[in-house]
Amino acid sequence: MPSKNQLTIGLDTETELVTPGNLAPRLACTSWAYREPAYHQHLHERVEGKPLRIISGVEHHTTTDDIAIWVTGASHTSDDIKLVGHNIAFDMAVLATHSPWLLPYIFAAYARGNIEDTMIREQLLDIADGSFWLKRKKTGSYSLKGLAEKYLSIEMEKGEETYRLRYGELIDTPLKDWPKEAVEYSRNDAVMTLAVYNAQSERGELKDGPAQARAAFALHLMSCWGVVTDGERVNEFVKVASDTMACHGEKLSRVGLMRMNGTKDLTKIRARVKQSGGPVKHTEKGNIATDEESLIATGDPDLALLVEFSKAQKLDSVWTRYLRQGSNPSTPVQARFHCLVESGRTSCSKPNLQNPHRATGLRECFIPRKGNLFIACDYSTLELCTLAQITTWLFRKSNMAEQLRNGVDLHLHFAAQMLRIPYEDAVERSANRDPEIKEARQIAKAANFGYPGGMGANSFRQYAKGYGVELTEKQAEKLREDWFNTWPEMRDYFKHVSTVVGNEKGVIEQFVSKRLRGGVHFTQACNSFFQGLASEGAKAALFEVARLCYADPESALFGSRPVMFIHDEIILESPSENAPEAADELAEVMRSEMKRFTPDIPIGTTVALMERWYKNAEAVRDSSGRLTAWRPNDE
DNA sequence: ACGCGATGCGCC
DNA sequence: AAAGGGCGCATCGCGT
Repeated sequence: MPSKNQLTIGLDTETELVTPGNLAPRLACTSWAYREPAYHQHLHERVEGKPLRIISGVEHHTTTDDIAIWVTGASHTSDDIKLVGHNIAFDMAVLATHSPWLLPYIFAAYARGNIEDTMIREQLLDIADGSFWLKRKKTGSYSLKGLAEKYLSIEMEKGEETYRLRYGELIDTPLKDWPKEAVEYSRNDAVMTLAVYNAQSERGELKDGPAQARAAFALHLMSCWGVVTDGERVNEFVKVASDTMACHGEKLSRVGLMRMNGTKDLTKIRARVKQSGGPVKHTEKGNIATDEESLIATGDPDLALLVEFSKAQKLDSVWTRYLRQGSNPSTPVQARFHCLVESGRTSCSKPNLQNPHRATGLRECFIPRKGNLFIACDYSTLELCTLAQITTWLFRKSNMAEQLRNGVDLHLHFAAQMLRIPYEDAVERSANRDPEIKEARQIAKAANFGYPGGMGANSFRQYAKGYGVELTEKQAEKLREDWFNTWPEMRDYFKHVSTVVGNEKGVIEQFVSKRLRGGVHFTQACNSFFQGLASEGAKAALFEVARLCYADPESALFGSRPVMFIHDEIILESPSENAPEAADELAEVMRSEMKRFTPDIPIGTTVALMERWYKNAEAVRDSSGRLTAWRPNDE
């Protein structure tokens, strides 16, 4: 709840340039801006101007008293200070590096909801009216410059002639000796940020800004910390990829599927597919499909080689340079995390740590720094839990919720329903590795993950292949019937979504966060409710975990560092001696934070210690119940 | 030379 | 009535 006497302050920092290994460089100055007349000039002597009736100033890095007062909330002139920045996570990380004692206060200000971000607010507004997907990939659409033009019709200079990239030169110069342009440039950013913030409030109702800003900060700290790789493993990984490419590439150019310059000749490849004589799959636009399934189906050994070549090539070009960089401890892999995409989830790039390809030795290249272990903790069937919560809210009764409260494995439960056997029998046969049960559970799992999104029986057949399940059309339809009968609330769920979004596109409001998402069609809406809720809960958990790691000496997590966030999973780098305790606390914090989003559903987590990044690591405890590092069988 | 759509595939 | 979503990022091929 904003108090009556709230002051919003636009904030910006200027720094040395970011370098590989250092995303929170030295501070040069801080600039700020707030609206008259809420606040008075009672602090330091400063440069002042009043565009847009805004009071603004610039502080040299040697004086951060104002910032401290605002961040700590110690101001006596205002009950409640909201700090606003454009990508303010960066500024907060810079300030925390400059003045480490501020860090707990920064977390506290975030926790109070007193720090917001104009970039995130813009994204929230765009998601709300359905225009996000248009702008997401356009450069500049979420820059401060872009927003100043859009909302204020002001052209901001960002060119070579500005001081933008040159503040490092001024660090050791007293502010009074700075060129006027350098001061003004910085001040202007703060002023523009404040003006944009106010304009955004006019544009539409904004929900969830503070929570998203919190997540952005935690994610940014992860980028700043980075994660290192194991040079030996990296070399092995690179060798496998380059050998495969060299070996197959030569053959492929000989048979004419590749050109001399090493590029694939899709025209020839498509001709080859046609030539094979089998059934030919076409793409949406009518071209001959060249996906793995189609190429393998031809039975042509050259096309099979091509599949292997392409995979190796892609792996190599996506990962090699980052893996090599990370094997130098002073330049860890510092992926960029983006706190908000249309679904409410996060994304990650350069490299995308959220999709490390399995079974390639890629994951295993990532290791904790010396003296540390990785702690990996993920939620168990999180999106089914959030779906169960949502159907509970909507209909008061949800079989999914009930079964979860009974501690039932939802996949096995549905498998038992499919086979018309009691759940208890399924549990027993599953424990005995009964192959029929195992297969049924795989099918059930595919159904439980696919159908909630509104999938039809036909698409499901394709989808199920990913779970190693082949179904006829009849079987798929029967399965869908069984699924609805097992989870009767799901008929009501789809009916409800239909009424919300109608036959065209509509607007939905997320539960808990009240975040809006506009321009959504049926299946998007089906997914958005539970996927968004899961994401919001996981992000809240990440923030709290980061706070404990960085700023709470009482916590077992203090001193650990989050290094990865993969939708429903958090991975920490943790000093070995304390890692077991940290792991248990990590799991506990993740569950309790999620509880705020799924109050009626028990949330389970699985946690493991690892000496490198493994998929499928499990909790291993010694005789006294203390966690120890999990190792794969072959090591 | 560069931009962009189409295609494909990895992860959750 | 019927309807998986949504990220990142590579290559290829075509158009400016």
